[in-house]
Amino acid sequence: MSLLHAILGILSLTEASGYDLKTQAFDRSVAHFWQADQAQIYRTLEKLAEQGWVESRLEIQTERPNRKVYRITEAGRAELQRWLTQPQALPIHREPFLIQLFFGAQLPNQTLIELSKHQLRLHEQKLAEFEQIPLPKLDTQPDRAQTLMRLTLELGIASEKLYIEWLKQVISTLENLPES
Amino acid sequence: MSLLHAILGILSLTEASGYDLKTQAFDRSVAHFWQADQAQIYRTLEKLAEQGWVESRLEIQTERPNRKVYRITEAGRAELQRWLTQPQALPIHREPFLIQLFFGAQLPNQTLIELSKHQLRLHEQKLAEFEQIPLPKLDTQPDRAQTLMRLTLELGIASEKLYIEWLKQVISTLENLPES
DNA sequence: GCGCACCTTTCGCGTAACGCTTAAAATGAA
DNA sequence: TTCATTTTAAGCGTTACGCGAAAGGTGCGC
Repeated sequence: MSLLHAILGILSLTEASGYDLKTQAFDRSVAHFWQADQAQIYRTLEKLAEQGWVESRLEIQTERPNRKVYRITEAGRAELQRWLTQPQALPIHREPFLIQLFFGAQLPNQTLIELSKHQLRLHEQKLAEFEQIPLPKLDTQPDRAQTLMRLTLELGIASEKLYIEWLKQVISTLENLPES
Repeated sequence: MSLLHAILGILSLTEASGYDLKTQAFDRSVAHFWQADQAQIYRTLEKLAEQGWVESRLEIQTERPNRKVYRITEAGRAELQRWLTQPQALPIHREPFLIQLFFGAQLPNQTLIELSKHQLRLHEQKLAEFEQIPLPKLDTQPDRAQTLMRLTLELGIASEKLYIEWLKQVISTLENLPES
């Protein structure tokens, strides 16, 4: 249940509504290592509240729907602390596109090239998104938290770049490959 | 339902039992892009049989339990062909360890270093497994199918190497980082 | 001779965690 | 006028998975 702890992590830095979490965090600053559905975020917030790890207060708005703003509790901080120190297993890694390539010998080169170019577009898009995530500046004395965040983003960007280079190589290999 | 098509892909190359699929394929040759649970493989084989995409025959063995050997059907080949040409979306990417690092500012450096070293061990282990997967030789005129398989493996190996280098950099950064 | 690992399939348990869609109600922008 | 935005809720489904144990025989290590 890592989403739960990702949310706890965000709420340990700032209070936020479900909407904030979705639009500011999961669609932006942590998108390079975790994505979450809107409905799932609200459901998880409920669970967190049940556990007493977060509290909410209703913020009345006149010109917008009211917001439920969540804040982490002491118990929540303790739980986050506990989870943060648990060694994590490797995530499972499943790539449909690699299945296609691996078993793609029966397809014409042209089809494989098109599929690869499609993936290339998607990854270039993702890289562009990652590069828009604001990086903490390195010129001043860097804050410890910002250094850690920067490191995770650097991995995301480097991974996308590697994938893109690999895809380009796949495409050029396919272009020079005699059919069957 | 990509597992289904991964199995179809394997059976398009050779017939196999559920046990074969687990031990030869999913624990070995395709492990770098797809992992599957044993029970899940058997369940998926049933589903494939229901669809008429594979057939099985019982192979009687005297010294071992009998094996059910599956073979792909013509309908199965058609389905595989169809699926192989569908553009795939990017897989979702979720990394618990990156959550820990991203929100790890409240942990002592030493804890973060230990967590990172744990990940490093796991990734080195995975890399070692990948490097044991037999690569088709490049010296002779390479077969088209083997070229494609080799490409997927090269991505897996390169990704692991990148991750390992990044982890080493994380560790050295942490070692030189003043505590909060 | 004992225990253990291997071989192969089947079944039963659980279930977390997710994705999609629709609804609501008010505002402000095009 | 129409559309997008803001914010939460709830209902639908459900897949795909993970874990564990059973069965029975063989053959290896010590």
